[in-house]
Amino acid sequence: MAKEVTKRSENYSQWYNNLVVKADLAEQSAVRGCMVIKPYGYAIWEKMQRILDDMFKATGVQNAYFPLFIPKSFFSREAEHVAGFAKECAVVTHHRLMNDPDGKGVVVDPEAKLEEELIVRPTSETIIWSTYKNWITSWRDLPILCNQWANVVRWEMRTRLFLRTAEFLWQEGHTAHATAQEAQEEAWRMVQVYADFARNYLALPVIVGHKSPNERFAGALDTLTIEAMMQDGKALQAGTSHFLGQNFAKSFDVQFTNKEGKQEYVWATSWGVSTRLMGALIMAHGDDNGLVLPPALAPIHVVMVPIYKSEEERNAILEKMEEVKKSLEALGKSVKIDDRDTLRPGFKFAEWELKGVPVRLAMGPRDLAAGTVEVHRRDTLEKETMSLDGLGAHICKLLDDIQANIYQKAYDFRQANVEKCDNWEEFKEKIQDGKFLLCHWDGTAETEQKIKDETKATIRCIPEDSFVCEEEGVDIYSGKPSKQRVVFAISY
RNA sequence: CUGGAUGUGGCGCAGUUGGUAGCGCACCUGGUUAGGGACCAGGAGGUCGAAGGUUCAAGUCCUUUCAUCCAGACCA
Repeated sequence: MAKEVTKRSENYSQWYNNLVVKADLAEQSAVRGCMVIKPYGYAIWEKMQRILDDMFKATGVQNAYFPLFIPKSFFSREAEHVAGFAKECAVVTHHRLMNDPDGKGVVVDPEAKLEEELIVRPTSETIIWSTYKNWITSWRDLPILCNQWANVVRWEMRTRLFLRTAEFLWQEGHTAHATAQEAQEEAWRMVQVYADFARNYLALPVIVGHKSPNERFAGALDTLTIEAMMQDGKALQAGTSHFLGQNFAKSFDVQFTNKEGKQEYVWATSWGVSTRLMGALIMAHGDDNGLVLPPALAPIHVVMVPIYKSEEERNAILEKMEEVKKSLEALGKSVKIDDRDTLRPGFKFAEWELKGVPVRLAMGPRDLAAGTVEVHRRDTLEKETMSLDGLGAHICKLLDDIQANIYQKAYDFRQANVEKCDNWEEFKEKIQDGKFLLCHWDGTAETEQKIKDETKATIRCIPEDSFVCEEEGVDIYSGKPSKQRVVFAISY
């Protein structure tokens, strides 16, 4: 019945775009490169936000909010940071419009030119560190653990719904610490939070590791990442956590007096995940019938579709469904009864599958008479007829099974597409075939760059918690000695 | 910015050698239907991206221009 989405399908992009639009998640805005997130898509994002927010708070992080606009001078304090973002910034130059003297609408008032231009934040390190300067004077003020939920703007050349848009929603955590070790521990703690979230809620197996120097965040000493594999075999960076050292503290002159009474620069981290996670969810689990949502993130766990001919049948079935709905809601599940009278059941089945609702219950006159219901699970598309007795417990278990199965499926897929590779010719072929390749690397940026130029493949990470492989070997490209394997893949 | 392509009802498309615009989906009305995306009948909706030119006549030919998409460079 269901066609599998084949790996490296030529129409993978098209499939993705169609799915995003048809499942009512988001659409392209008339504004260049920007996205409209629709209510159903936003409900999923809100759920992600809530879960992440609780996880952050459990580690002592507090939410705050900083300005959207960054004075150009702040932005340019940290040299590497500017270089990394300069090419994709939106800049505010004026603060007023006026009527066009020629009577054609409005024009920018040339009188209203800003003394200093404002950058629309592409990320908030600079504005936050200029603020932290005022907050920190003593070791007693540390650590500061702040997170903000915000939008940021990066003027990308080519955009793609959820994966790369000119404006996107995210959270960015910014912490300040007294010692390098504390900051490094914080960066590691947060990448672990991301990994937990990806695995347990998104049902996304991810590889945790360090970025190579080439792929690091602009201004970071170390970037930790979670890397996921999509169904076309490409890698998606799903979240990052940076150890910033003292770079920003030095640029913004943020010093504190330590216990010995000496002035010291503060140590920093920053970490973030974005609406890109929505893209990850879609590309990792979706099939040709549409979205497949892990129950942990589904805004609707169970949808109920009544089947009837007459008005009496309809009323009787809806009444019964209301009962079932209440019993499931009492178990903490979110339930929707699709009582739309103008659509046929088959249409509703297809529509809810498209939206990825994990479980569907269908009930018609036959079920009503027999005290049964048809239970359909989205992940496998299997259905069974079962008694209404004990339905609640069964649904709870089923949702758990679905969550586990979705993860397992993604995990198996990844395992089947990760392999060691020690031969350059093989590398070139297999990397195009959508594999993650574990290869020896000599640790130089030059080799990494040459490999990228020849194959588009990049080092996704130097793994820390899966596929760790410390052994002697020689670089796949240069033949120079290497002490461990790293993960190569073509990425989004 | 470089290379390639495309612009025709809300969406997806067709439109022959130039002859005055059509199809599918969606939409509206009425009826029949309803256990996997219903069917029949009727209806509304387009100055063919824009500007200029050739012609008796341009969606179609020519020039200019704008926009979008794909592949590069950039990137969560």
